[in-house]
Amino acid sequence: MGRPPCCVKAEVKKGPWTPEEDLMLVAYIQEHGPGNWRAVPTNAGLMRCSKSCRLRWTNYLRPGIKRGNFSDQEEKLIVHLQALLGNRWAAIASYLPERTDNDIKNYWNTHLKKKLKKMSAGGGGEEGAGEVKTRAAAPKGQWERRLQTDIHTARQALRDALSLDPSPPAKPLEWAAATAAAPSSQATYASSAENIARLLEGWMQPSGGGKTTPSGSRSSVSVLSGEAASASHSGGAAPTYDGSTVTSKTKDEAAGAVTAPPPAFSMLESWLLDDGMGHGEVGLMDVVVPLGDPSEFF
DNA sequence: AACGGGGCCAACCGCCTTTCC
DNA sequence: CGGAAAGGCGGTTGGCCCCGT
Repeated sequence: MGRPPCCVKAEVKKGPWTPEEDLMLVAYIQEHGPGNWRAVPTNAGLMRCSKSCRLRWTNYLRPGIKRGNFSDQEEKLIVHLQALLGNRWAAIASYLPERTDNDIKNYWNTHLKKKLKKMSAGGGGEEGAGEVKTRAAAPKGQWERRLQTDIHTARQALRDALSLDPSPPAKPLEWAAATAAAPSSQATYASSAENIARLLEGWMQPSGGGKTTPSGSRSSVSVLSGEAASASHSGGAAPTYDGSTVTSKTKDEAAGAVTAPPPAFSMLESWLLDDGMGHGEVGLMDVVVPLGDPSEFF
């Protein structure tokens, strides 16, 4: 309502970032690491608001960002995840560690939306194949929706990981591998699914071993060498540390959990897989049934 | 060669959630 | 426990660039 904008100061600069500003921001983050964005502008000597700094870092300067064309595989994965999760770009981005949610969102809006519309023009409805507006607009609390999709995501991923689905999505969600291999962990949502598994792990196995593959939950920030910032907006080589989406809350949990299934797995497994096998029965809390296999679009 | 239209992408805006005091 | 602040997310916009006419 009457909430003031985040940047009320008149002297806050807006618009495109200059290489100098980029340099200042990167230099600061290299030294202090991302986080505490409120302090970043003043400490880094930037006339930007904290949000702008965070956005610039996560969408552009953060090492490990892949830019340019999306591969066919990425495209299919996005379509699949969009059908599964709706317009939750951050969640989708967590499965594509090298892409930012902004990138994915842009790509969806500019390419995929049209593509799907085109493809569904023959036998499709108005709303376009991939749209899940109805679900997104469901009068449920965001928290609940999120939980539901997380649960579903966990199920889906588990199904994929176990290769029980005879017609797997474009690429098995790759997330197990991704989370295991890439310490990157833009894992806000991926880790949400992981957290579910982990919670259940703890629940079913109180004496449990805890973290399975800590694989550097917080890798070095110094991955971005000086020249990376200097104009070459191509990002680094390896996905490394996302300081923005991995908040203090999740970054320690980002690795593991799903990488190695808990021993007492069968119960969890059967529950998670229920939805995929059973079709139609109502789960823990009337989990939303995802749209059909998006591979049909291709 | 000039112009117009469309595409693309970086950045902003506003709302919601989470955390802190 | 409640309010304020900070962080995070999705939708939207503005401007640049490319391509077709």
